Amino acid sequence: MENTDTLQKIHESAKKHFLANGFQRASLRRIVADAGFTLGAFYGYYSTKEELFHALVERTAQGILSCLSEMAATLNAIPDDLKLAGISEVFSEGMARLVDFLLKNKDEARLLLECAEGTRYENFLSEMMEQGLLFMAKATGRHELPLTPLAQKLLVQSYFSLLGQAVLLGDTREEILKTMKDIQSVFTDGIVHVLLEEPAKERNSLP
Amino acid sequence: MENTDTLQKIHESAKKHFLANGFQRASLRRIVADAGFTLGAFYGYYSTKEELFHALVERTAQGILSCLSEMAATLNAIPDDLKLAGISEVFSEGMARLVDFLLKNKDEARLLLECAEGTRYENFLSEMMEQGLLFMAKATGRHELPLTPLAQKLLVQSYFSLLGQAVLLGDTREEILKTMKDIQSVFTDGIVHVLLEEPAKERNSLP
Amino acid sequence: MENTDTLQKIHESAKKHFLANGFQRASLRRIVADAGFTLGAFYGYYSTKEELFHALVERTAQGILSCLSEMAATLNAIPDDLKLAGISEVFSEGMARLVDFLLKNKDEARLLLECAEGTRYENFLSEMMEQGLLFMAKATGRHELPLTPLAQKLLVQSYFSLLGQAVLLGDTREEILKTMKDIQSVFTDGIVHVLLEEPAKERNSLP
Amino acid sequence: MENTDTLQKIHESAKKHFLANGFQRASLRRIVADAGFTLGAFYGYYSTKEELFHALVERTAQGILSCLSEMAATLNAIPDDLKLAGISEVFSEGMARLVDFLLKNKDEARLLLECAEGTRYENFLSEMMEQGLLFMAKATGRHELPLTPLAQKLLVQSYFSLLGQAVLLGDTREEILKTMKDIQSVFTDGIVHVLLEEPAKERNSLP
DNA sequence: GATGAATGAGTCTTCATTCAT
DNA sequence: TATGAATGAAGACTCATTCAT
Repeated sequence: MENTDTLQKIHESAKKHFLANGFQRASLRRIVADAGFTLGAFYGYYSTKEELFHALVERTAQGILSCLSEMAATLNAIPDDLKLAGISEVFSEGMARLVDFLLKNKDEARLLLECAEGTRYENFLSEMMEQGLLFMAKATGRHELPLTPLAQKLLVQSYFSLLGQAVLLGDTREEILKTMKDIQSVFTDGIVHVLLEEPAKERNSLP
Repeated sequence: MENTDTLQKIHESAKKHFLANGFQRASLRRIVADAGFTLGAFYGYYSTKEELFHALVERTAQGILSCLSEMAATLNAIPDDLKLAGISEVFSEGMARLVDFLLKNKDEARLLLECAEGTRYENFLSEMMEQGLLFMAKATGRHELPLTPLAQKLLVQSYFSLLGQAVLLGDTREEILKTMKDIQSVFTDGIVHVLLEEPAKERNSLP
Repeated sequence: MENTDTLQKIHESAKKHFLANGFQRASLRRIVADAGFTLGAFYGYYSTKEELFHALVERTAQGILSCLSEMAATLNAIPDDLKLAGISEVFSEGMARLVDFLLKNKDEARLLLECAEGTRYENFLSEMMEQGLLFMAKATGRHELPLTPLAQKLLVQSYFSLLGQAVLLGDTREEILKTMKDIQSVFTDGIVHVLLEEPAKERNSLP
Repeated sequence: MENTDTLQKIHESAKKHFLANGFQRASLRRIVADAGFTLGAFYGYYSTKEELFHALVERTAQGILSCLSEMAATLNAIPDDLKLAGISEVFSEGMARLVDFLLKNKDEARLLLECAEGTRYENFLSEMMEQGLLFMAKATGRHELPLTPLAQKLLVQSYFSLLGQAVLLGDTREEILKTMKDIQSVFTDGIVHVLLEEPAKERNSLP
């Protein structure tokens, strides 16, 4: 088995430095020295600074993505005629799970969302959002919203981004969940209202 | 008269590099070489890399800020009892002006919002949002929203952020303005709805 | 154990360059290249050009200072009424020790006295002289010399400076010690003579 | 005639900067800008930074040297048997003239003695001293002093150096002259005393 | 006589990475 | 597994100097 101790210390130090300065500004030498080792030791485990970041963040990134695709799969399993009715529940549950997951991996989430410039994860948030977009697209099917496509895209992105922010900025789990609910209400009600106000068109679609 | 030619070439090159790599990652030497000059030439015009960024972005930053403070001033001039009614109009007009301004300075806006890490403009977006928060606070007066403080903060931030995104991502002026309107509708209607429903206390639907 | 070899080579090269050109004019790149290494290698040992100078000179500077303060302490231990009588001996002995020390660290002494501009040791000589002045002041107590304050200051400075020069320029230990004695004789006898003649007030002869 | 105005302004500025930072550390660009011009203007008059320093200091350097050689010439004109008697007067008068000259050109003297590193005048003081040494050698002829040759050299150097310091540090002409006299007394009396104490040897020689 | 644009070699310093041990 | 020495390219910035105008 690998020398867990060394790796763990390096990981901790790396987390600290990456969170404080971002991937690029963080000096590998300092990370490793802070952990009580030398650069040579580091290169026994990883062959690149980015690989270290990857290792730190991989599981969490996977977790997030699989959470999303699980939601998509669940939704897919619902017959088309029940989809519109089920989406709400699927979404609520999925989001709750995601929030819990992010809360359990707050540091890594922050790394992923705020400190990854210069990394292959640079655009992780956008990619997440794209997943979210696809999910929404599938959910609403061909129902057209009386919203600009750009507006739709932005709103969904925004929704997901807000989710991330809530988790990152909230202090207690309760505050975060309540905040999420509030945000969800505003978005849902807002969109519903827009739908209703839209004079002649279809009014049964949802974001 | 200043040597417009050289400066212009350097500016263009700088814009390109800053947009592509952000302020920090962009190499001054490469910027200047790309413009067809040597570093020495550059230092005849600016005495710092940051000064160059500043020059590129100054006017636009000023424009944005004065647009916002103008909105605030206009709103202040409205008597208290009409405020809630007027805010929508003031806001719509102000935003339209802001969008137009941003559209005319798209590159600079992007520099400001996405490429300024390592610069005094690093937190320009957050500062803008804070202005927006204050504006909202004044507008709504002492009306308390049935939303988590964090939710309120995030929603306002999100709103401003969406504005920026819309401008940055939209292709035509029309698309952007329509998108902005859509977004605004969703937000205001959503918030209004939440306000009205508050007594009844049932707000769990879908996003 | 530290890599004595590399450090030694760098030190030698640095000594050579600093002695030849002074701290500021000496190019770190050239120093290190001359030692057969690259700049990166250097920064493994020191983190600053000045730190290198410091390392070269530290021990010698300490030695000189402690030599002087030892003299002061010895003198302080003498009862007041014997002070004037004892100073000469204390001084002679102390100076002999100092000369020996400087002789053993000739290069470093020269670095300290002639090549330190731009360094924290820039004013080392003046500080030494100030120590010397204090020493003299204590030694002569309240005996007032019939000399301009400026003259007193300059003479003491000169005395110390001569000491340094003698060590730096002299070839053999014997020559230096004899030279020092000569100089000391001239100074003390000169000052004593001035003291004695003072009443008569005629002191215009030749240098 | 040359444009006196421009040159004068540049000279003043240069004096200021050289005095403050020394020749090397002073930036030519800043000197010229401070004078209200650009580098191009400067290179109309001089073709090198050092040439500027030279121009600033030339006359004063010449003056000092000719003052010394005048002293030597005067002494040479005295028949050998009167030399020993005359030297005192020649020296006193010469020194007085030199002091006056230095006082009138204090800034330039300081440039010469303290700010010339990196210039052909780098060793001006030593060269002056060497002149002084030759003068003294001629004066004393083959009379041997009971002093180490090094001691002799250093004492003479020291004497000249003290002269320079006195002029540079003294505030009023009177203070300086009195200080010079004091120093001269100490040196003369000191040397005389050494001569007398020297048991069997010739005692008529002088430094 | 003076400008201002431009150069090119130079400064110290930082970094991720390699490699023999 | 870990060290420590070393590299080489890159970073921003400075400077004396040149030259066309």
